[in-house]
Amino acid sequence: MSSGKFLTYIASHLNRDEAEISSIVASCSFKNVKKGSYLLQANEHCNHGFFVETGLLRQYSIDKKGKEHTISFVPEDWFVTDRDSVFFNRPSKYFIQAQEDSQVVLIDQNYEKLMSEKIPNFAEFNNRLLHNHISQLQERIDLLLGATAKERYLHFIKMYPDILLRVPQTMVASYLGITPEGLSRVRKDLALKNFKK
Amino acid sequence: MSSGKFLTYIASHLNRDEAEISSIVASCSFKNVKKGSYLLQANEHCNHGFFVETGLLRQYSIDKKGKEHTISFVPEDWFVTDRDSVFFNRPSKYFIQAQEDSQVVLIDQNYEKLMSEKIPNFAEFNNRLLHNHISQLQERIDLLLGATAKERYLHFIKMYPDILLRVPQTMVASYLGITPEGLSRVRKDLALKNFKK
DNA sequence: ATAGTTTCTTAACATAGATCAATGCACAAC
DNA sequence: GTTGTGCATTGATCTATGTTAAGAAACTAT
Repeated sequence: MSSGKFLTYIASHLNRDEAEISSIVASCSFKNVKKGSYLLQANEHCNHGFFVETGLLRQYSIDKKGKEHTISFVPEDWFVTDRDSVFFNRPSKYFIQAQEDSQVVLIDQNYEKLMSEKIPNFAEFNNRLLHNHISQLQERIDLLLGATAKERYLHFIKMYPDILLRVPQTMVASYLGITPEGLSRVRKDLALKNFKK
Repeated sequence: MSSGKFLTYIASHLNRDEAEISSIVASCSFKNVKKGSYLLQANEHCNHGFFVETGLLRQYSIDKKGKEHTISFVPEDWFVTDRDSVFFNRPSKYFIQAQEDSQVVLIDQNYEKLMSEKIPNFAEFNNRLLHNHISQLQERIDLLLGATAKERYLHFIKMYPDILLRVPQTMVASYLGITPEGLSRVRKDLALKNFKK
């Protein structure tokens, strides 16, 4: 099975040629997952990272009141894991589910160690990933604290126009922290405003 | 000027003795800041980390509508910086202000590099800090998405009982994402409930 | 095509929390 | 002491968003 994208991704971000990386990547496994199936479920220990070659994943939690909260959408060429669970070896609070039929690379828990030992600039690259993650989480907090539902929706459209078309609105709503009905209202409102101008 | 706490903190977390660390720590500078003065302001580039020896700092942003959002409170023995600004060399969106007269250690931007070169297990320690930060941000998102004002307040009390007593309620409110009036009502409500039982 | 899900929209009503405005406390300055 | 200045509380009202319920539309599977 081909690992085109993942190999290319890693090699280019580490400034190495693919040959040099391929032995390490070879230690990762591949998986085809059907829409609706799970790569991780709450209370399990997460011991992989997941790189999406094709398809789309969704990471979400279910709170005490039984409501779903979408943490992230993960399309091709993106990576997802529960860093909290992996790093601290705690049970995960999250589900990672295939939103479309997908092909993913399973990256083993000790991949980071392996890479750090073999590839000098891996640590720096991984550091960049962590900092990106922090930036993105912080921005989301800022939006939740300071922006209305409509503003958050507009921000989402701008950031992830492609995702918008690939998932049901009910899931976008659960990402934004509003109900599907709420989102429907926001959309109607925007449509009216644009029409009137 | 003494750097007691910071030196102890670093040495113990890196499993080194203080003598070994002290030359590096010596390259950091110290600052006494008066209540109300700023260590960082929005639009500046953040090029330090700040370790609080004594006192209390607050990190906050001001949104387009002019509202303050408290990002974090930073008491003795804690560390704060704007990782986004430092790492990506972008102007900061945040203010870091002394909430009480404080004594802080200024940790230079290239401290990480310096430490990584000299102390083998520094990278691992720093990694842990980053992961802790991510966990904490993610938890806050979960709360903002799924918990009511009252629940968030109760969670705050449990996590930071000491902070609660040291800052005006209006700032706690801005941390929780509600108005001071809103917080006042939550507190009244809780007081009544506890009284009735 | 038909029936069965799932998603989306709409409307009426309910509610948490915001806003506005007034009052009462503290505690600091003089 | 008196006079400020910031902080907390309270009440009245307002608004964004949630809830419930129903029907329309889209998509799936037989």
